[in-house]
Amino acid sequence: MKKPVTIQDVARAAGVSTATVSRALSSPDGVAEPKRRAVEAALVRTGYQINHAARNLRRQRTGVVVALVPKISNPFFSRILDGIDGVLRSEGMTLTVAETRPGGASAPTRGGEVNAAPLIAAFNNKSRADGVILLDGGLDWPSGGGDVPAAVYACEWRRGSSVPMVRAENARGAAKAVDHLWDIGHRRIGFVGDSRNVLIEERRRGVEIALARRGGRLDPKDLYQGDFSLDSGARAGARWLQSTDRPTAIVCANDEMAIGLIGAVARSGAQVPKDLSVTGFDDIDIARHVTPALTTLHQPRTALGRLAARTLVDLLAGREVDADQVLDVDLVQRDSTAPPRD
Amino acid sequence: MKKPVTIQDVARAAGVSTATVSRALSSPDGVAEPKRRAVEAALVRTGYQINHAARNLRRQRTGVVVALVPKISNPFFSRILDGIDGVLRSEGMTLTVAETRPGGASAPTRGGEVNAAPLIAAFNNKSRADGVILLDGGLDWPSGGGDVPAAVYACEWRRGSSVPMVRAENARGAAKAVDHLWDIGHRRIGFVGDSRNVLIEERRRGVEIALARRGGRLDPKDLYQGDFSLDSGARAGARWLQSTDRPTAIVCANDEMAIGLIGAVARSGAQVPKDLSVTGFDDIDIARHVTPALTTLHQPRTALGRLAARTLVDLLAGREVDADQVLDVDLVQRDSTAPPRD
DNA sequence: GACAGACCTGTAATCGATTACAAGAATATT
DNA sequence: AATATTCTTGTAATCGATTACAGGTCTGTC
Repeated sequence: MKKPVTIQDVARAAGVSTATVSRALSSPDGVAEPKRRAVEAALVRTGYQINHAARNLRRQRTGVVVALVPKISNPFFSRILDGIDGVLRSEGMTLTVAETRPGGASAPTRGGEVNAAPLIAAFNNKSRADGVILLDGGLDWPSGGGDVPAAVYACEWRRGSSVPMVRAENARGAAKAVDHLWDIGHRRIGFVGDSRNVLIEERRRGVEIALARRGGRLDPKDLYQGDFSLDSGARAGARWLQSTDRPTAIVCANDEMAIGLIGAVARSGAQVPKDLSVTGFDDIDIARHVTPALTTLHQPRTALGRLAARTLVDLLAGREVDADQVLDVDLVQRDSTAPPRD
Repeated sequence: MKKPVTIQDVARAAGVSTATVSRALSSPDGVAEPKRRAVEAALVRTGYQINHAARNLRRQRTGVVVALVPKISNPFFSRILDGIDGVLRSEGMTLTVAETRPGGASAPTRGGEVNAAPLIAAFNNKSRADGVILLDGGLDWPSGGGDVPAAVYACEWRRGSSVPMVRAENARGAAKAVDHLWDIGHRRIGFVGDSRNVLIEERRRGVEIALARRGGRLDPKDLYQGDFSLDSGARAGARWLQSTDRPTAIVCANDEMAIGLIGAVARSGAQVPKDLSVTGFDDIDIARHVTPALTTLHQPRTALGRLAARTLVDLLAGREVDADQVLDVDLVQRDSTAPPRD
């Protein structure tokens, strides 16, 4: 267990001062050729590894951005994280991810409110991360103070928060699903997603608006519980199966619920889309591979991630940023929707 | 942009020394009641937030463990991460996650070898994390030196590495799939997964062993390319559809490929399991919800994550750990397998 | 009453890299 | 040739928390 190599050791080995080593590391242009070479050689020879704690302490920043996601396993986030990562890398920063709901899929999301206090405590601290990208609208970020990292909401957000947000056209997207279903003949359209999550609220609002525009309405009977999980989708399917007075089409607030719903319905012999049309939301990778392939709303996930990261970078640089940036979503028609049977 | 509050400010506000504040924070038992109260009050009053950089520098450790996963979106990892997180939390440590394959799903995994150098460089450094859990066998961890964080492989690993590993019975699991298929009548069984990834190699080996035991063999014609992605599964399905001389059952090295394969096959009118039986591996959440529900091998994912985390904690504490811990996997029969048609 | 031991608290050194400042060397300008 | 300017480099202060050490109090024991 040998002592780690410090900048002092490198300086000694190279026959220069620590200041020169430091400069050779962070701004090589300010060091003359011969010494720079000497330092480079010494770095290799000694196997030097920078001590980030010391650097961060002195620099008062970490070069790290944390993405806080509700549930890592939700494949929806993956592409967004890719987008974020790409931008941060090009800025020389590092992305790490932490999950806001310990227990993951097994822990019910109690109406979007979770006790995330310990998690927030772990990251709302400049000495841990320079910035945070919040993918969980359930988190109430302590805006303000000079010693809290800069933050941006991505996808989800929190009403009334002053944190800038980057998101998709949720209401309009859901409206597109309804328009599509209405156009192919459905008149009674249900919705899965009944919790206090902003995304669900927005998407439901979109459904209501679109229906109202066509002279229809969302019957409370056709509203199914849903918390984004596969299982809640399956439960909605079970409820639909049990009743006889039921919608011919169901809009789900995300793809996983749609898949859960279709699975439950299909397993009992009913056919999607013949007996029931279903739409999802997000267009996760698997959506095109399930049977029937899912009609859903495609979000520009990578672009969304990139935009969020760029916004955060701007924020960190002290530049002005838009408080609310909204991206379009597109309907992708696949095989889970068709005209109603009768 | 006010100055952050330091321990000095708290000490002044509480009328004690910085040492006392520090002690009140990290070992409250060593501080007498009245002063402790005074410090607690001052902490609240001043809104103190610890500076981790300073603490880490002085303590020479971070309390952070990083999990390096190949692809965050792979739902297989989620439960494992849950397990890891639970153990670390109870030890007062923080888990963060970083992805080893920038570009995620879009970047092909070139035979398991990826240029992960920058990523390794970012984390093989004690000043960033105390320990690392490697979920990517493509990563070659620089074992040894006193200034590299402790590491444990989980699920995947690297042959010849001296890093301890925690994994599932991959070969035996795949053999169980073959046994099941053989028992219900299949004699020609294919395999999807042809890359240099250790998991794929092990699972394939299991298939070969099981077939050999029954007097069969894995025909090279029945070996399909596969890199864990949905798309590669779909391509395997397309290849199967094109040929007439083909297996009646296919074992896939993971669930996502199985789902991709089934999707491709189903979309062209063939039926699973009537025309083709398919098995997956992992039992990801969605496996039970797709149609047909997937017969697959269930891995004790949470347990695996917990064991990996506990092993790492032991390693950090300087305790001896087993170099190789292996957990059982169980076959879960669902609806994607059935006796062959003829 | 004296002394050992436990307990509490403060002073100051320390972790390792960065950077303000000053000074010396090299080059350009008049 | 003298002076101004630019380049390099080193010295030493600094970031903020932790902790070894020493000194002081208090309690208990013989």
